[in-house]
Amino acid sequence: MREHWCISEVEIFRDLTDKEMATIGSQAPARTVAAGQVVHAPTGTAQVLYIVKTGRLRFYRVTTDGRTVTTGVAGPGTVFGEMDLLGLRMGGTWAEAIEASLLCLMSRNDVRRLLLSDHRIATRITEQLGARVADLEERLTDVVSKNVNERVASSLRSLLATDQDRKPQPIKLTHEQLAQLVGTTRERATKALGELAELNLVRLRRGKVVVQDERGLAAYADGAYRASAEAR
Amino acid sequence: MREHWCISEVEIFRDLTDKEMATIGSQAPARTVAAGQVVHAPTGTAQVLYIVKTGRLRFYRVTTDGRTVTTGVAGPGTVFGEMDLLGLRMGGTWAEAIEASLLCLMSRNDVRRLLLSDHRIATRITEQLGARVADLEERLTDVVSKNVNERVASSLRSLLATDQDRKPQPIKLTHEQLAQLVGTTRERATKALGELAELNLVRLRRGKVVVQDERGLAAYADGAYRASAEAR
DNA sequence: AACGTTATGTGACCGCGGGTACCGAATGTG
DNA sequence: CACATTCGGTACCCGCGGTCACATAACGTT
Repeated sequence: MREHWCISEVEIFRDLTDKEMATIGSQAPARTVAAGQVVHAPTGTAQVLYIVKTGRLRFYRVTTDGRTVTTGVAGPGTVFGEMDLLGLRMGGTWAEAIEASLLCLMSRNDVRRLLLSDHRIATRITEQLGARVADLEERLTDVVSKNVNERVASSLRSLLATDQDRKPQPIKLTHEQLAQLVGTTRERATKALGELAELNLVRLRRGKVVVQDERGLAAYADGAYRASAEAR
Repeated sequence: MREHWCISEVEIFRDLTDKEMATIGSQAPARTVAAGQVVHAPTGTAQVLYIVKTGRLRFYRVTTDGRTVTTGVAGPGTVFGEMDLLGLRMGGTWAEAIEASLLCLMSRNDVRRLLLSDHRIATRITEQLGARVADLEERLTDVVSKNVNERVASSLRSLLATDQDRKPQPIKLTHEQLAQLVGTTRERATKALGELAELNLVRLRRGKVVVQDERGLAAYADGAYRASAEAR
């Protein structure tokens, strides 16, 4: 069990037997990263495959005027990196750790020897990318159809869905980080969160948001407030 | 050559030999769709894989208030649909033909017998999804960092890159369609295109946009106008 | 406990772009 | 050719949200 700890309990390998995981896991080295550390930059496209074991990263892009837009949050099980054997690329996307994290690394050779043989792994990768596409589509739709308040609510809702453990799980993000996620400024995010707290949908703590009323939050995200306003 | 016309010259199968393509192509039926016809709806998730042979489709979502946001444009070679064997899903996304198109269809059994064996096909699918992720990330970044004029320019630029044939290729989209692509109103898109035409970056024809100055358009999309304005 | 750093709260100003209301032009259809 | 339909162009109003400018609070560090 010590041999393949890097691989076990990771979604993408769920089809493999313990023996198969042991074979793969004994090969793959790990890497720890501190919060805020950049894991992948668009320059220098070395062929490396990363698998998130623990912690959380964010994917982001840099606008022409220097600001930063978060395009996704990656938790345990997420696979990313540059690996042409799998057809996997990062485009112009950066990756940095939100909190201290542990990553598994695989080289081109590792991938060739260990992953290419099994089409179930390719299926898992496709699933992940499909989920990212769906998430990005929803985010894009939100940006052009919802106001900032609703977008913040929507974002919190989908962040809750990600860690689908027990409910009173606080979302550990600062207003600044949330702002980058919904595509607005820190000040505006603060105001939005304030209004959500006013409605008892969330409670605010320094550096985190505790969702109080998940259903209410979802309703708010879908324009319940606006609906009641126009009914008036 | 008649046997596998549905499959040949499609990017995703570029690794296959003629013989292999013949095997696959002889099985797959085709379907023609007229402009405006909906090909895939989120309801009724039958397991079907579509491969675009000719024509153009758009993927889109519907906002809670009924508007429609285009999340991507699919040309020849694009693979989409619901196919759990490949890990491929559409999420809440619709697909409709922009112009008359020809699609190849594959059932679950077709996929199992013909595609699963070859990991090169999985690689191509991953590449496509990766490209969609990159495109969506760029679009999302644009929406939160560029004004409408720049976004229209940016969109035209990336539409040009898609059909990378010879230059004087007109982009056949109405202002309305372009507006849905950049996430704005038809009126605003008209004004934006007017200003681009004013600068001789594009020429406007009914139902299409002809890019005159590709470099200038790219510069405009990256904020060249703003830069010169603040230098003033 | 004093201090620096990071996170949060709040207000004033104002410009971009959505909403709305028309009008003219281009195209196709009988 | 007359007409309907779709597409394109323009102008006004005004509210959302970005920008700037501070103030306060929470937390870690020494």
